[in-house]
Amino acid sequence: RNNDKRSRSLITVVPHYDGHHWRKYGQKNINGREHARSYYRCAYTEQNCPATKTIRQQDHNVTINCEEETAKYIVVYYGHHTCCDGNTRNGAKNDPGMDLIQNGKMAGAVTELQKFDPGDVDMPALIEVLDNPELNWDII
DNA sequence: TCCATTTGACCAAC
DNA sequence: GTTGGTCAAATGGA
Repeated sequence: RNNDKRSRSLITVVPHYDGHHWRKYGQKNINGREHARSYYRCAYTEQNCPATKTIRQQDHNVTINCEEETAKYIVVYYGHHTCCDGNTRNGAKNDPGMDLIQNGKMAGAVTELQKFDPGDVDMPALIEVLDNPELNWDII
């Protein structure tokens, strides 16, 4: 039902890491599927940040960097962040995604669709892309 | 005690 | 009536 709003979607193995701090507010089993859909909103809603996202796990896994099979998630973003632009770059505390980024898994996950050079992803640049409301992502 | 997550209920769109 | 998104109380961990 959010389809009428501007949204961006991508596939990743680390749906929780995008440089922002998210708070989960709901989860539902959709249409009897195997995997539930999770609902997240920006933790900075008190700053009138309207950003939300939904994460649903793919039924099939993806192989990253020709090594191991990892669960694949479709992440759909609605709205864009208006909260403390800049300091939310570090807003995600204790972020498990950083480990994945450093060993290249995040790079592999993103580059799967973005055709970036695996292992050479500029995360700040990637976050800028994710933040950019002018880019109407529809890579899926 | 604070904060994030879980989970069932509620509501609006279809 | 069904489905998808949100709310809010309960719960657990730090």
